[in-house]
Amino acid sequence: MAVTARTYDASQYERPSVTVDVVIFTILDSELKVLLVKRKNWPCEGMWAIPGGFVDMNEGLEEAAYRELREETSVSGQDVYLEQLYTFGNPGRDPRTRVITVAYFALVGADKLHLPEGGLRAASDAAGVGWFSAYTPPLLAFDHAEILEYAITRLRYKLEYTAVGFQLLPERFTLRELQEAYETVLSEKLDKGNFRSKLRKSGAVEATDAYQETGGRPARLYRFRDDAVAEIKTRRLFP
Amino acid sequence: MAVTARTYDASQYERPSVTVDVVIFTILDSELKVLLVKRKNWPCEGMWAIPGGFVDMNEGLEEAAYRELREETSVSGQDVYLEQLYTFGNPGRDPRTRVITVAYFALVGADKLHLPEGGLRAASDAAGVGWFSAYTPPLLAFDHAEILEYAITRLRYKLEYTAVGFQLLPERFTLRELQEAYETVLSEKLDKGNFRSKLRKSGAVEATDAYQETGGRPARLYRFRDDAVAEIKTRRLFP
DNA sequence: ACAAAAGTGTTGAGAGTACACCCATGC
DNA sequence: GCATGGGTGTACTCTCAACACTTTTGT
Repeated sequence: MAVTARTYDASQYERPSVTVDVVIFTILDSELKVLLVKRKNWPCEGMWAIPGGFVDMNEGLEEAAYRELREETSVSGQDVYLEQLYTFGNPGRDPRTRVITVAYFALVGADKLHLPEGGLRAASDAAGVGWFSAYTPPLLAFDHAEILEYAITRLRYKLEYTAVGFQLLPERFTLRELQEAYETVLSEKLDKGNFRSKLRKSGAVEATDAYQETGGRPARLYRFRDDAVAEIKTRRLFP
Repeated sequence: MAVTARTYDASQYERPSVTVDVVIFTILDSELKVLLVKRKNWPCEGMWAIPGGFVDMNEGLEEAAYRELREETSVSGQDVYLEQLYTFGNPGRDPRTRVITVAYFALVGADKLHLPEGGLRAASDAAGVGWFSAYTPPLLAFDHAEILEYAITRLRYKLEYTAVGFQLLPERFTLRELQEAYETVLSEKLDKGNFRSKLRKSGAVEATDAYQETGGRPARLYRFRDDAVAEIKTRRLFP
């Protein structure tokens, strides 16, 4: 019986390793991007993988996720959305030993990233880190393709039910940029007028007095209103 | 850097213990109930807790959850809904050692439970297992109150967005029973007419030719249609 | 006949959708 | 002027929510 197994001396049990992996998304060039790192060790040496690492013995899980995020992107906790995604623990997912991975997913605004000189290309070749299209990633190590797929599914749900989408954009953005972000994540065309009127009614954004040149009429820049949102008025879907 | 830390010899790291806890819900006497077990060891000896146990080295997480479920309720995998809930891993949540708990939540139909003789009262006193009102549980061990709260929140979401609610009821049920199940979980009165008409349109249930006596006009018994449901047509809520 | 519970129908208000239209800027 | 993109309004449709109503049983 499980309860009796929970004795004081837990050390008699062999323990698995526990890691935290973070699927980091952003939007660049109107595309949904994910951050990947190149593995330097066996197994899967040279393959791309979702960044992650072992959980320190005195460190909380979320704490570890923030640490990974900071190590890979130099982005502080204030500037990101971070959420636990799922825990993957099939025996055999890592050939070395039993590894249980608590996966997180993170949304980072493109303006928070200070890209290295030479841009993305140079970064991905030299440093072994790079942004990849989330829908057409390279071959990934371990079961990371499954983790990425799961993260994309969750991101779509989140986008439809909450207002986290803003975390993917720079602090000030045009409404077209916001709509394009939604369209790329959802892979679906949206109606301009309806998108804007719903947005206006929700009170989630406020206009700034700055404009951005676009080739036609300049577009007003908007800002996300973090006070008014958080909870989207949710309606029961079933039954 | 995290990536370099992922070397072959993972044994150099101290490893946490990993357990799986399962929050098991059912509906009895028009109330949402949760299964709790009485702890027999230090710490928290004698307190009620969510059933759980260590993950075996060659056992998947979900596999472990099904095992717990079977051990506590003798219910097979076919007859339940099981879903991963969240992973709790704050250092210090267990005073003995670092324990990371992958929590699952399960929905079991009341007809699947073969209650011991003497009913609930006897069971909870003697065997150290019992069903408790989920909204007014006893004082729980460790951070299990938090886990239960989280499970209830998730259950409500699930009920509104999907058709899992049927898993809480016996195979054949009256529409009033179904509505009462929804009302207890959501803590909210629903309109009879609207509830029924939406349910009819969704095609989620089908009538049987059996009836149940109720004190007034006999109520028709319905059955869940597992083919037609699964995916509730979801509409974007934001923006 | 009356109470109790099952089961259906109606109607006004509000949300969603498609689409057309005006505005400001560069060439 | 005209192309390009920003920004708004309208009208039709459908769903939602409150409430009234009919039907079938037991006493």
